[in-house]
Amino acid sequence: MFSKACQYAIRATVLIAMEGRNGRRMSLVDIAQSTGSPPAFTAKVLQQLARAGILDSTKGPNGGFDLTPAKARKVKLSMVVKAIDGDDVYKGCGMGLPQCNAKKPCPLHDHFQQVRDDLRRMLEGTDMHTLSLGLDAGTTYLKR
Amino acid sequence: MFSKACQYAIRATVLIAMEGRNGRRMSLVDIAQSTGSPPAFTAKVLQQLARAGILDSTKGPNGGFDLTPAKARKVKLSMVVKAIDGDDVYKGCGMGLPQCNAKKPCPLHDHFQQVRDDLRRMLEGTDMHTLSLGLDAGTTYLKR
DNA sequence: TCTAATTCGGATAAAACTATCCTAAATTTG
DNA sequence: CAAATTTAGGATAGTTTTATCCGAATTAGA
Ligand code: FES
Ligand code: FES
Repeated sequence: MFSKACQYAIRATVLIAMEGRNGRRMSLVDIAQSTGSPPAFTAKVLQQLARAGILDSTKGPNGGFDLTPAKARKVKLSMVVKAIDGDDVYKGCGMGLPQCNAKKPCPLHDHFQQVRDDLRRMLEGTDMHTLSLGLDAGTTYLKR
Repeated sequence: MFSKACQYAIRATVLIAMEGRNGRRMSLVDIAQSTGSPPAFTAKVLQQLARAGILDSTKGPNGGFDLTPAKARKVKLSMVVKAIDGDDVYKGCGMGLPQCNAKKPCPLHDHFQQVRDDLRRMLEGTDMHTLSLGLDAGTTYLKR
């Protein structure tokens, strides 16, 4: 469904949002540690998110990545997915035709569109702040 | 969502199912032509499907790939997807944790599970015969 | 039986994705 | 100002996916 890069991006952003609720910033190594993702590769992913304006980064001692609760409420899952994988997964044709087009639909169109639009609504309606709530409550986990 | 190989597989299988309704077989080059997919690569994909028992192949003159209407009704989309991409897309964790596990869920679990299960139900409930019906009716298309 | 058509399988190559490493730049702290 | 910390960015590898090519095997038909 999502690429590894995108899954790392989601895990990291949710974690940073949780830490942001305590007014803290997180360093790359802590993020990689807590999400069980490869540090160097995760660095690239976080840089993409920072460039996309999805999270803020600070260099130097006590630097790292952060996301204020106010901003975390505005950052939807769809924005993270789009920044890393593009929006094809929740907007494209399921059978790979150049564009989904109801006027000239693929055989799967009617069946697929429903599921895909549910996915799109879910991604566009879910924000990072919400996803981060279960983490320190101990009801959800970022790695196993 | 699905890999290119899997999209080619779906397009090809639907087409073969349509031709099967007329009791005909289709050759690789005709399939590649009608679905707009690269012939050599499509060959590999079709071989996988044949090995998986999803469609039948015949060598020699007038050979090709075929799928009887009776069998096309039994071949679900999920079988094609699983044969090419595996079942992770409709069974795995959205954030990439090793397994989706409701006892130790990722932050996305509740949101994602619904969409993913809708996808699974759609894939498991849609058969190739049904998908092929619109093709010769001219209401659906395999390429643009 | 010979030939042509066609899939099968292996080898190979190109592109994309995943991953690592190293140096530069920025920032805090002493 | 110097040193330490931390992200940024470029270079480079390894792996997987996508794609092509070619010869072998099989089969229909002349
Ligand atoms: S045309 Fe294929 S999903 Fe709409
Ligand atoms: S644990 Fe992640 S989707 Fe179920």
